[in-house]
Amino acid sequence: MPELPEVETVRKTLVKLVQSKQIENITVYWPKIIKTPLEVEQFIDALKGETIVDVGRRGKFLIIYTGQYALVSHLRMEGRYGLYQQEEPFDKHTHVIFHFTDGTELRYRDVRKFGTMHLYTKGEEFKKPPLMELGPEPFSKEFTKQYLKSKLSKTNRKIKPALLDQTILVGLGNIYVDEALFRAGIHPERLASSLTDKEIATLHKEIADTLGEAVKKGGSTIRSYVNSQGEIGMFQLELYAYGREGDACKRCGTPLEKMKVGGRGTHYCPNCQRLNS
DNA sequence: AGAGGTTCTCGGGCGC
DNA sequence: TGCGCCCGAGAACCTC
Repeated sequence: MPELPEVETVRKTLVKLVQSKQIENITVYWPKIIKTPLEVEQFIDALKGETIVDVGRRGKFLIIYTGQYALVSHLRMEGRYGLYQQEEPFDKHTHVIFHFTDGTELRYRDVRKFGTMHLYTKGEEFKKPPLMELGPEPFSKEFTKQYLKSKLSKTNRKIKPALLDQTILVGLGNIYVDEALFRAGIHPERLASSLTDKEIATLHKEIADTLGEAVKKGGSTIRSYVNSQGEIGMFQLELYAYGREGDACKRCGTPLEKMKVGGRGTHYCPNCQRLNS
């Protein structure tokens, strides 16, 4: 589900719901979600009595900050957070519940159970996995055309898998990588190292523009995504490529095609995005 | 029935 | 031979 625009939208809505709430206890129904520390008991004991001070984001990761700790949370495909009254019923896909002292609770629900949580002492979170090796944020001053060129010129991969690599830059997933490549007019199977300076400049701009516009629209709801307040996104209405196979290209009218690239479903316009030329 | 918005681990291939 | 890097495939899980 969530790529950078969806995670940023979850962050914005979540912080309003949980800031200043004190954790009284935690119930973990699916311990495999908790990756650090190894023992779930230690995870629970550490957070008992802590108060949430902020919610941050790094790439597609949420970071829930308490007085002492940083809880690094990845939603993977279908993870979602919501605030509930403790008496409200919950279903079998609810795997972690943070019980607050005011009678409300933050619930983590994840149908596919792919999501992860890592708990670190504040300040340690960027020195350890999974945040340790991440590339620059797409809206940061570190993400320049020159940087992108230096990374893409050194790899033998196709451009799509290279852009999905979170050590090159963070934030792109299967939806937005197809959108950025469409907007830049670049075929997803082009060798990353074969892009011209002009193509890299265009791609650099389209990555930032696509993600930025999607954040403004609250992300894309394809199947199941909702933010922490249960609201869907609106950027799915603006998509040029993702999920539009068989439909007319919004730029040239050619029917869009779908293929597999690096094992991922890939949507593109055979006319606007050519392999040669 | 197979694909789905993600990313970690594993092993093969290659170069020093 | 051994090591390290790079890259692609498979796995983790459930729903439709």
